[in-house]
Amino acid sequence: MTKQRFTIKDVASRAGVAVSTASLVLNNKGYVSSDLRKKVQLAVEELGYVPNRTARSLINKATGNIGFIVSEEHFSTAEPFYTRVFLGTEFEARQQDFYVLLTTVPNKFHSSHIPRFILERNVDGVIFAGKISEAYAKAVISENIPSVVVDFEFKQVRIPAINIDNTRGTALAVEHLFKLGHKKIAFIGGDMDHPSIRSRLDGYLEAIERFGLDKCDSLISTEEPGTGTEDGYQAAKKLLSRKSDFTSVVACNDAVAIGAIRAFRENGMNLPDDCSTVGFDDIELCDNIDPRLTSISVPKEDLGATALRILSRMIKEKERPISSVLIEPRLVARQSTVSLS
Amino acid sequence: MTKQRFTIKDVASRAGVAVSTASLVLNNKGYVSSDLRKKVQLAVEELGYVPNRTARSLINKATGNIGFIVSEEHFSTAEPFYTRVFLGTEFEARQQDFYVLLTTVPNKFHSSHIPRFILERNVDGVIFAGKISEAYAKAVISENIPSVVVDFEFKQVRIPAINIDNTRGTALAVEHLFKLGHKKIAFIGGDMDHPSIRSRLDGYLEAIERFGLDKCDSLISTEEPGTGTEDGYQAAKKLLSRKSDFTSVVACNDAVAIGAIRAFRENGMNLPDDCSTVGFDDIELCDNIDPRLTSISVPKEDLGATALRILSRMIKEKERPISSVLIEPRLVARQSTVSLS
DNA sequence: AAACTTTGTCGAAACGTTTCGCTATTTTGA
DNA sequence: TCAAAATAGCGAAACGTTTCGACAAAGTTT
Repeated sequence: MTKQRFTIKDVASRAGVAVSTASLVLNNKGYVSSDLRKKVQLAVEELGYVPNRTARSLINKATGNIGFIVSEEHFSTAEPFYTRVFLGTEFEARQQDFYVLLTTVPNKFHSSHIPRFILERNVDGVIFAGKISEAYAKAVISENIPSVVVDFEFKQVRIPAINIDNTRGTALAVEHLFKLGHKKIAFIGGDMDHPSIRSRLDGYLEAIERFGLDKCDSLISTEEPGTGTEDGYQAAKKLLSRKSDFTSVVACNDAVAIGAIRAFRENGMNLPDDCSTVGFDDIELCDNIDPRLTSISVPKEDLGATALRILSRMIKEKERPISSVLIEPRLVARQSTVSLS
Repeated sequence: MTKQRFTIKDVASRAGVAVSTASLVLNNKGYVSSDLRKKVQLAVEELGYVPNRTARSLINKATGNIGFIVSEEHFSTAEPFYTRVFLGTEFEARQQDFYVLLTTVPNKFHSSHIPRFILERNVDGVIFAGKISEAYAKAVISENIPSVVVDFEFKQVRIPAINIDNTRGTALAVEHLFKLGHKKIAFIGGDMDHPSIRSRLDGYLEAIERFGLDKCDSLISTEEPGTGTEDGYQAAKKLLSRKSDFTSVVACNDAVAIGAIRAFRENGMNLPDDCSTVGFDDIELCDNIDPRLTSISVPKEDLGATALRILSRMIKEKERPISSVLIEPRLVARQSTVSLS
């Protein structure tokens, strides 16, 4: 049996006031004399009183919870991208006095997959993380629950999106390579219907144009269906088969970069001299492969914390939400990029 | 504003009964005639009534939540071991009608790091995941909150522990190698004060003795402080420096195995012919390195689900808890182990 | 001086649900 | 036949907290 706890009745009794007076003090509301206020505060301290969240939730009609929905495949991957995003939300939740309930759902929607916390109305808001079926968002919106999405953008549903500035990220990568003297910069990717990946290609193209560099289709390989290591490997093979004499590559993410590196090695290339490579996301493995991978760093915890903060404001202040937020990436230079010699 | 919901008052009104009668039907309690029971059930269906968890929690004095505490370093690692354990708990929580609140804490205890959900009494039970300071467990116990630990065992605190049968796991590894004709089987590890790693060494030793194999200290390298890839690399180097003519190795986990493989390669060894290697945990990378790593598979979701189930029973039925549970591992044979030729 | 406003404190209703105890009827056992 | 038990349905208290409205005193404005 859990330890017995003091309630506001005990606090009131000990301070010699009414329960409603104690509540006014606890919530810093109404008029309470300085004298009585101090008595209540002393009683709270002496008893170690902690308000009962459940009772507060019932009367305030607010659960104090936020739901975090991520697809199964996204959450269990070897790289803890969404784990870190989640940790960012959990950390900010401590400041905002919320609890985050995490659940995974299959990417393919079915009404039976709608999370319990939506059906039971056990959350005040929802954060969607990453690529996920839009039907889930529609289900949440139909319940009039405020929501935001992180690291993704729905095609039809209009909710605030918190994303890395992908365009800026790959532009930074191109700039980095350009400054190292590279003129023939390729781009490899896959899963091009993913809006983040699409933006990364846009950023690459924009920078190529800005620096007046070679922009031809033979430098771009984006036909693979996914963005895993194997997709990177295949995309790189295709790039190589075109004999397009690139001296460097911007990959749409680190897994693709790692796969590309394997393909270049198999092609007998001496890395990084024969080809500089930049990835995106700055996963842990960047520091553990050879050569250690230059990458565009995504502050994953910041994504999560920002999402939680925006959603909190939507919930607490019923204010019109911000349309979207882009978070600034930065480039982490490692051994995989060198000056063109 | 969230969509208005029907309450039990609406259900009662629509069924033409008292609220208490409706509650008896919903909870399958007391005596209610078949006729009235059906009327209530129909009203529930027609209105799409879902009980308010908050109101139930208040009257039942049970939050319906379980806390999941894992150290920061454990949860953010590149391999989602505890992510999967957590997902196991989340999945079982759906069946047991609990929500799991996940929080990370620094491994080094400080009273300010005690999770909010303990201080606020917002959980009915707690699951500790992995190596973590015993002071956290003491804080939870002092609040009379039921708790269990997964993939770890506290030295002093006595709470149910759900672990892989580590001893059995490494014994399986030795058996596998023995059946492939190996007689000189080494063991490499680190962080030997971790009870799981200690048990894995014990299992190796037990099997070596059972099969009447060579058991000498020069075949064991366990001086490294951790169990990461780099620790495996160093442990393997030490093993090699002894010139002890082992033909196979059991590693205390996959990261150590992967590090060891790198060391063997640097030593000019032809893998897997010159040395068979078995890891432990069966992480994703096992399928992605060369040679693909034979490993002792740990059903991580089962660990989590079992922990949740045991804790649920402790909470709901106030029963005396099971002392501990060992979950059976299994060996997944891949390319890193071959017959001795 | 009188009317109005502000300050101060408290009682009780409310939030949505569960369960106890009351009253009445029916069934069962001695 | 009568007493006890089971069946049936309901009213109201309770869970812990918040807030509204009532009442009183003090201060301000006309």
